[in-house]
Amino acid sequence: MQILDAALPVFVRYGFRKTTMADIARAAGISRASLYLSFSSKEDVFRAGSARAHRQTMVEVEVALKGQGSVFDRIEAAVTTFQRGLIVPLGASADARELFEINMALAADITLETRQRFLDLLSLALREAADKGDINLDTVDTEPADLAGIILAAMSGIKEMRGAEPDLGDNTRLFMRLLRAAVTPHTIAG
Amino acid sequence: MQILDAALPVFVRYGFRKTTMADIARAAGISRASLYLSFSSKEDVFRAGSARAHRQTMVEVEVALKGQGSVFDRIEAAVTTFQRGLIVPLGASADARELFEINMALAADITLETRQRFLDLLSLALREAADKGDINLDTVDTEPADLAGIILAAMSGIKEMRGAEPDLGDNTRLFMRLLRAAVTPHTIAG
DNA sequence: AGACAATTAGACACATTAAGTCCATATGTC
DNA sequence: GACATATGGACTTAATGTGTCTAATTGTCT
Repeated sequence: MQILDAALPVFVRYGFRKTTMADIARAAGISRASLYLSFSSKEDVFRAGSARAHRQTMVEVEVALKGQGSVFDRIEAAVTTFQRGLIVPLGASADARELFEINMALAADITLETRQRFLDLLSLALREAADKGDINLDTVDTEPADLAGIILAAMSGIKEMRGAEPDLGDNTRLFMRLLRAAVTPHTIAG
Repeated sequence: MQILDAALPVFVRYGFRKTTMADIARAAGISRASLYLSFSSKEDVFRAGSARAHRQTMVEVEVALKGQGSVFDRIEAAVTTFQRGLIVPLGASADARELFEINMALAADITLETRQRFLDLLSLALREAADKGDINLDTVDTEPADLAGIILAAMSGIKEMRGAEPDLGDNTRLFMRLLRAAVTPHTIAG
C-alpha cells in the first residue's frame, strides 16, 4: 500500500501526535477525503502501517534464516534484518519513545505476535543446528527456545542502550561472537 | 542564550508551524511561563534565534577570512563556515522550505544584512589580494565586489540544487577550483 | 456521447490543542 | 525578612485537527 509507505516516514519524522491526517495525505499524494476512504482514523493508519512493517520485515527475516552460511551467520543476518526493519527506523526518530508507546497501545497484538514468531523461527533454526551437531547446547545446558529467548532479550536490551558509545550494530555483533563462542562444539582443554 | 541554542534544533526538527512554545520550553529545560519572560511570542523566539545564528556565524566567517593560506583557501574556508552555520542546518530539515520562508518573513533584515556584510568581507579580501598581485582580476575584467557577488550567487544556486547527486560540499569545492583557475595570475600560452 | 467509478475541494460541527496572560506560590540569594 | 527569579496551573481566545458529507471534477469504459 503506497499510502502506508508514505505515512510511516511521516510518523517517524513528527511523532504520532504532531502528525496530522493532512500530513499523511500530502505525503501520499492524495486528498484528505481519499485518505478517509481507505482508513477510518489516524489510529487506523498507524495500526495498518505497523502491521505492514511487521509483516514485511518477517518475510525478510525468514529469507535471511533460510540463507547461506552457518547457523550463526543466518541468525545474525536475521537479527540484523529485524533490527533494520523494525528497530532502527523508530530509533532514528526523536519521538522514539512516543512512537513505541503508541505502537504498544494500538498494535500490541501485532508486535507481540511478531516477536513470538521470530522466537519460534530462531528456536527452530537452533534446534536443527543442534540436531545436526553444528552447535552444542549441552555446553550451556539449555533448550533452543530458551537460547532464542536470550538472543531476543539481548537485542531488546541493546536497543534500549541509546547514548552509549558503541552503536546498535557493534553491540549486536559482539553478542553474536559471544553466542558463537559459547555453543560451537568444543572440548575443555586439559 | 541557552534558550535559543535549545530552540533552534526544535525548529529545525519540526518546522515553525509544528513547533510549540511548550516544545521550546521543554527543550530549554524551563517552564512555559519562564519562556514568556524572555520572549513575547514564538515569532520572537525565532527572530532572536535567527539573529543569534547569523551573528555567531559571521564571527566565525571573519575568523576564517583572517586565517592562514591563500585568498582562495581563506575564501573557501569562509564559504564553508557560512554554509555550515546557516545553510546546512536548515537544509537538513524536511521543512526547509517553510523555515526559509518564515525566516524571510520574520528576519529578512538580519538575513539581508548578513548577506551584505559577507559580500563586503569577500570584496575586501579579493581587493587586497588583487592589490598584492596574488590574484589577477584583469583576466576576467571585473571588480572585487562583482566577483564576490558571483561567489555568493553560485553558493545560493548550489544550495538550491538539492536532489542532484553531488552534495553541497562537492559543488562548492568545484566552484572554488574554477575561481582559483580563473584569477590566478598567468599568461596565455603562445 | 453518456454512464460509471474514483477522487477531489470545500464546508461543516465538534473536539482538541496552542497562544498569550495572569497569579499565587515556591526557590533560592543577599 | 526582603528581593528577584522561576514555576505550576488556571484561564480566555484563537487556531488547528478530526471525522463526515456533498457537489463537482476527473478519467475510463463502451
